[in-house]
Amino acid sequence: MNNLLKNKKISETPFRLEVLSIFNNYKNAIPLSVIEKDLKSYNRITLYRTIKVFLGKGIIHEITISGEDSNYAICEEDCGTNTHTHNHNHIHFKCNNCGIITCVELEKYPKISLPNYKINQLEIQASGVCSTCNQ
Amino acid sequence: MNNLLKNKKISETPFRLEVLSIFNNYKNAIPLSVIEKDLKSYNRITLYRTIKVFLGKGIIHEITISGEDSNYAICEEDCGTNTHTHNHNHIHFKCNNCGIITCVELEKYPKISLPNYKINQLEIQASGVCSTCNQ
DNA sequence: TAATTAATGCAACACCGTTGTAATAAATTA
DNA sequence: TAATTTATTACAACGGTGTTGCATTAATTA
Ligand SMILES: [Mn+2]
Ligand SMILES: [Mn+2]
Ligand SMILES: [Zn+2]
Ligand SMILES: [Zn+2]
Repeated sequence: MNNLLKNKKISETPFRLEVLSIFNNYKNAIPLSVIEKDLKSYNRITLYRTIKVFLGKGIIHEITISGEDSNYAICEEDCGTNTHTHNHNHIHFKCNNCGIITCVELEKYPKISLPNYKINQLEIQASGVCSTCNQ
Repeated sequence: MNNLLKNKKISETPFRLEVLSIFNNYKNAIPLSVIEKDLKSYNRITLYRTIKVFLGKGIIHEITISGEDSNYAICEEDCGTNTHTHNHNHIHFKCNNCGIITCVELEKYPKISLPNYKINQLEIQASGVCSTCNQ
């Protein structure tokens, strides 16, 4: 989708378009440092604000793993507008070999039930060796 | 276990014992702010270093959830000495009502297999309404 | 194109976590 | 138990990260 920003009802600026195109250049999740490196020029405050807007509009989602910088990845379809409520049918996989974090789709997403608990959301993070490194 | 620190081969100091006892006063995970509040007196640098030592020795484990401060919880048995390699058979549950994060044991922990991936670890975070609030 | 509304970028700041180092306490050994 | 060794604590200082106020500039709307 090319007019994603317009669809999300936010202004289409060169900076935002460039950040979006960087996300689209990667198939995996990326930390801020990668975005900074790829931007022709950038202002870190604007970048922070851009990330916040993208998160708030459901354009990207955040992946937090203990001991890692936050990573960000494009939301596939309409994940909803809230940062923490995404319709993930995928897990987040951290490769211990190449370090890359990927969103991996699952055929069947696990279900869990806990007595007396009401479970609204299930986030799954896996780690090991990714398909690229595992050859 | 009372001589946990000795067993882990680290010096038994009043500060560390007090931090340990605070952990034992809660059945759920707690952020640094709770530890600080409960300590009779504290030095923030010493607290940071204590947390790092406890993590490294497998005395506690860290729970990171997007948008939340890091929480920490006692490791039940021997989870191993490494921070990120714990023998969890439990998930981390965040209650959207009371805000408390708990380690919840599962009868059967889900298994996931991905073609071409080697999965070493599976971390599961759930959110919803906890058993205390769900009454 | 003009008026309006929103994004950008600078300055300044608060907060978090880390490091070097001297003082102090705990553990070890005699 | 006392002396020695080893580890912890706490102060000072610092760097990194993320935020806010505000003036400038750009995008959208009419
Ligand atoms: Mn994802
Ligand atoms: Mn836990
Ligand atoms: Zn890999
Ligand atoms: Zn609750």
